Amino acid sequence: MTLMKFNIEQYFENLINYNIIFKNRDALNTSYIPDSLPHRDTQIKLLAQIFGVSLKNAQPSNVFIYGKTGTGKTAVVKFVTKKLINKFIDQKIESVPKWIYINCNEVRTSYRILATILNRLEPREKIPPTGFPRDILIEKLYNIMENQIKNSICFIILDEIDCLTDINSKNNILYILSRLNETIPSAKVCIIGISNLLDFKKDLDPRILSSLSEEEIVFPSYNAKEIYDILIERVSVAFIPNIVDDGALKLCSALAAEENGDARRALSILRKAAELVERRNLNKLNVEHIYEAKEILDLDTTVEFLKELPVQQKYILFSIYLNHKYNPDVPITTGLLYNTYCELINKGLGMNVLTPRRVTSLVKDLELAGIIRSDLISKGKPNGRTRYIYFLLSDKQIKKAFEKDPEFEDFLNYIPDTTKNKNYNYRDGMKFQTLI
DNA sequence: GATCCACAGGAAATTAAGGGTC
DNA sequence: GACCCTTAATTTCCTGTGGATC
Repeated sequence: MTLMKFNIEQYFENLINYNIIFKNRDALNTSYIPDSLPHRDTQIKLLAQIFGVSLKNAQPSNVFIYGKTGTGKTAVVKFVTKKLINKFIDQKIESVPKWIYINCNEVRTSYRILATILNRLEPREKIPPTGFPRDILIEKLYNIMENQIKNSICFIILDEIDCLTDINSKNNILYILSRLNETIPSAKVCIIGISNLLDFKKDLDPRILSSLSEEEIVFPSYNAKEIYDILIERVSVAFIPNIVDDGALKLCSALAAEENGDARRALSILRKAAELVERRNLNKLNVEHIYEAKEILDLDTTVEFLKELPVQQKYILFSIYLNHKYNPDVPITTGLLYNTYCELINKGLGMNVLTPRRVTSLVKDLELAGIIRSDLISKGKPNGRTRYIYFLLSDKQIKKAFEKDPEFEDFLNYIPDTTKNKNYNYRDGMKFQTLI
């Protein structure tokens, strides 16, 4: 039997000339800002009222924006920003505000946010990611603000602000920024903080809170009907007519509404489903494609996350996985996990054994990522307090993530000694570590 | 009721790496 | 090259905890 060879030239030719389902593929990207944002009129109006005073060269209030993932926070801020800049240009107002957008999930420390702001305002400075004393950077910021923002306004948007690692330190970026307007009366700075956590402000210093929370806007989650309306608009921009089945859109909306009313999730599922339709040379997107897209996305997201884990965390995950696989009747306690972890590290490619304290922290991180679950259990004097750890992934996900990883592929079918010898305890783990 | 077990987990200290100034 | 600074990862130290045992 001869296999048909893939003809790449023909494939690209078909893609261009025959299988056309998209009008504007970009409209399905989460970063796309549409001409209208359904069900966000209230928030748009509020933000326009706050930002709008800048057209009269007055200083807008600082704003804190709250809402779960995919509720349109960033999209609304960018939407209002875009319209405001256009208004400045239309009106030929000279002092167009400066806009600095920073995602704190990517730029996580106060020092680096300071460096990013300085580099945006004065690209010739080229502030490095480490090295400068913080007070020097603050002084540079004051100088630049004084010289550049004199007759204008600078909007600083800190998205995912809850990801800042040093939010509780004395000199964090929010404190520095909150003092800017007091220190330099000639500079007008407006800070917009965006957070996924509704209770984010409860741990903030009261001085920062009073300065930065002048206005607050809450973005509620979308329901299925609202997500459906958003999808309808995007579909009309993204696809040629009659490609997407209405039932598929309703299903996509319902699935996303179940997951915290996340419109971004709905768009991701729809985009993946459209890719399946395009690759198969079909001309109709139906409910089966939505189900299939969701399954692929769920698998892909987890597998990609597992591949990107730090090596030590992969060893811990494998220790949990192997205990779950070969000793399903025995609860995985912290002590047992630590024994298995030590064994795997010593079988591996020369990593250092971490301390139990550090392993505990990494286990907690895995739990926060939703890969495992754990319960705190107290079993009295002979066995003390420990955690029961539960593995939440499938064999399929582990295999897909690690079958091509040279450090871990041999562990996929490895049976640890700790699953054979059930007489273990935490202290055995310590002996294990020091004896080998 | 006191003691003990096996940790949990907070806080501070340490270390290494990357980058700056003088 | 010595010294200073920041970040991120990790270790060390310490106190706290629920429930079985004494």
